[in-house]
Amino acid sequence: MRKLMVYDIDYDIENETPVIKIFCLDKDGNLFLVKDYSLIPYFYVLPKKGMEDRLKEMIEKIDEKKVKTKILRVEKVEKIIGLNEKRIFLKIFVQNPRKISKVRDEIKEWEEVEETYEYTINFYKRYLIDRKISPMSLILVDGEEKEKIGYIEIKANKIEVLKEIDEFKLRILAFDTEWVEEKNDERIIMISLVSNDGKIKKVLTFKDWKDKPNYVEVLKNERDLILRFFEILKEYKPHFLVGYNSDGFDFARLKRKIEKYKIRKEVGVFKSELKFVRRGRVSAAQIKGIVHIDLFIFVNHILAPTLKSEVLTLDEVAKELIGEGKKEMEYKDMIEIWSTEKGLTKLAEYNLQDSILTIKLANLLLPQIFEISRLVGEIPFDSSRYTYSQLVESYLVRRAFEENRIILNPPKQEEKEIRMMRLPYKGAIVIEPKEGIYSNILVWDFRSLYPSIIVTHNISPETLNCGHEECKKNQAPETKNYFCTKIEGFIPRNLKKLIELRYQIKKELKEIPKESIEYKSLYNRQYALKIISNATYGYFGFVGARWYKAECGEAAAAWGRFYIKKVIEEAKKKGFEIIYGDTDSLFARIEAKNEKELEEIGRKFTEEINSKLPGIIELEFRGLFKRGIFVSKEREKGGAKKRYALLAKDGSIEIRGFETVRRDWCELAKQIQRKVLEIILKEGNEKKAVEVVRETIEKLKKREVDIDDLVIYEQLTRPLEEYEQIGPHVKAAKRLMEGGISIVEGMLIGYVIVKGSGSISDRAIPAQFVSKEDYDTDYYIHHQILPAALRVLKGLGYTEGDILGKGKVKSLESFFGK
DNA sequence: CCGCTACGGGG
DNA sequence: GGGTACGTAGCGG
Repeated sequence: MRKLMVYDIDYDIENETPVIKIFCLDKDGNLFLVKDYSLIPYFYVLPKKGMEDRLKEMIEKIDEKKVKTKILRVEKVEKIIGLNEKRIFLKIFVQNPRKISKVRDEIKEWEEVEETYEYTINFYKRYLIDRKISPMSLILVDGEEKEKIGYIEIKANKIEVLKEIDEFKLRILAFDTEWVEEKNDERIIMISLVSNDGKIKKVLTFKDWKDKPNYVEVLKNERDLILRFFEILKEYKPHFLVGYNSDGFDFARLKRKIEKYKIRKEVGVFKSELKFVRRGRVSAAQIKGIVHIDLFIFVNHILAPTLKSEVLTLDEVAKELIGEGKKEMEYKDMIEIWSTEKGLTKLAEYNLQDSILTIKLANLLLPQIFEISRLVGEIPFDSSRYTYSQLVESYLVRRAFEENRIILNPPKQEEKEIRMMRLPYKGAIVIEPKEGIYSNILVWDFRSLYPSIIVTHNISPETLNCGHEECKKNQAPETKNYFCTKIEGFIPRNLKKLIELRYQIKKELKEIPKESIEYKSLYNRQYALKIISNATYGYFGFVGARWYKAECGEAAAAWGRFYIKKVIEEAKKKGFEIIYGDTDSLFARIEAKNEKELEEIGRKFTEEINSKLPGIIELEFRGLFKRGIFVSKEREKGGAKKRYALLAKDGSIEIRGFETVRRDWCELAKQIQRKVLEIILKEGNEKKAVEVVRETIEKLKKREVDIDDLVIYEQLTRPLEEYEQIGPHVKAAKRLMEGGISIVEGMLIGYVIVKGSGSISDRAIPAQFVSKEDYDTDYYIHHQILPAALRVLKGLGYTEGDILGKGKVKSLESFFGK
């Protein structure tokens, strides 16, 4: 008997029969491969009423050759569907799980068939669900053991799921690669590797230099560099390999190199093939048994809304989460260092730092990912890449199985299109911000409003318009839809479990010292619960959802509006001035003697409201903010959107909705927006902000601006000749080609808009061909600087004319003196 | 207004 | 693996 932790899973087909491969580790981190042959693949057919036996016989007679697999047997089973209906389903067992769809295709159109179910569930997921195994949890394994090189293989006789949680020693390896463009080619020049146990701290490269740090290992060439990377994976045997944007960047590029050099793709002690699993725009790099996690995806999908940072660069995210950023280096410096071989130590340090940040982020985030895995039952490879809705769905799929409820099918493309066509329902309430700068702002948050509404009003696809007369009193405001009050819905029941568990954990947390390991692990558990419960509302409207029901989302939104309106009403009665409100938050002001009194008023109001709110619905007081700027987005259908910046008491700035941190804005425009926001919030001086914009415009006019600050970057996403719409970057790329520079797909084109006539595209010149005398001052003033600055200043009543109108502010100033 | 194209992270 | 994100912004016509 072995007590092991499950961290990855896969399956193979041996002699047309599936074998599950569970990747595990023991307390000391030793590797195990558990093979289980016990699960037989299956799917369900719902026969039309009265057709059960006839259909069963027909299926048993299907020709094996036609469906390319054996139908092993057909069982009649009872399962729950809809509100609480018990129906007879046929459970069809087949030999090869990859042929399930073939069998299903054969019978789906038969007259006797009402519907087919659970034919889309991947076999390894099927196994985890049916055996009730949660990844990153413990199992007790009994079986025949075989010693292999680097691991022990167990042919399982019996697997038991354990409830207990234990500390297991995980080996985590972070990596980062550096590349330079060289002679129309991309070249990998460095790979850094840092492990969580301190055993690995390396930079691999293939240029040698004097006085290099001792962590640098010099290889012969690019090919050896990659081979050495793979060798380390085999020697160190990490359970997890972690990068930042490593799916979209490091591995995407490595793939091309591996193909070019014909490097074997069998990696690590398990000799798993390095696979690229298509997942939308980028592929996920997968090595079964060495779980590759791209932290950027997790940050982007799950963490982003809770971060203060507007951008999700490693630098910003690391600064915010672990208080440490990247080493400074610009891309051109990197090229310079590599070509001149001067400063290679600095380059190695830079490369190493990225892996250090990544391992530190991993130490913080992997435990969160593991808790999500335990909760929704998906392996970390998947759970770390899922969006909110996919995580909710995984949780519901498991719960449905455990309730003996049939798992609904995912929509086909056609169905998705229909869902997308549905007119959007009325969303949350937005109180248009009163534009301007405010001091001493009280902020409230209503964040778990939707989950509590769903539970309180029993909102679920099957409880919708149940037909019971007495349930009609539970009708959503402003709609004709109501929800059953007699039978608890599938989603509310399971959402309630999440909320209650989280409540219990939060109570426990108060009793434990904050620095303890137990606290951290419990904190992560409540965080996972929070993520899933908060995402349930959005899940109802997710077009890809199995349990999609727009009316449910609509109802939750309607009740949401109802409750927040109540709070606003109450606030107004108490004399608050409402500055801004959106969905679940409220920003208000009130006169008071001092800060302390303000906070007291805020707290008292919160208590009062909470005593009146039904059930688990609760208003949270986020506190007092020193200063804030509120701006409404013009040209926005359906009202204003979040665009504000707040200055907290500790001096930190929270910026929401100002979006010029993109590379299709020039550096100068980005700088000016940041400066304007900072001056206004920290100094409260609008005039100074305007002055700074003016100074910048003057500098532009005098051609004192560095060309580098005016370059606009855009990527070529296809071969040049495939463009129908010739945008500025396409035109610029063509000019580069005429200049003898070869253009490849994926290249980042930097261009500057120059003086002259014609469209913007006509005047987009590659940055390297442009000098200070050429740039179009007017373009940069009117299409870059002013729009960026006005995003902020418009809300304060400034127009383009006010900024450009020479001397208006100045003359007033000179009139009144300094 | 519409349709097309691009954005993100990474070097 | 029956799913190739995803929601939003700018430009040109």
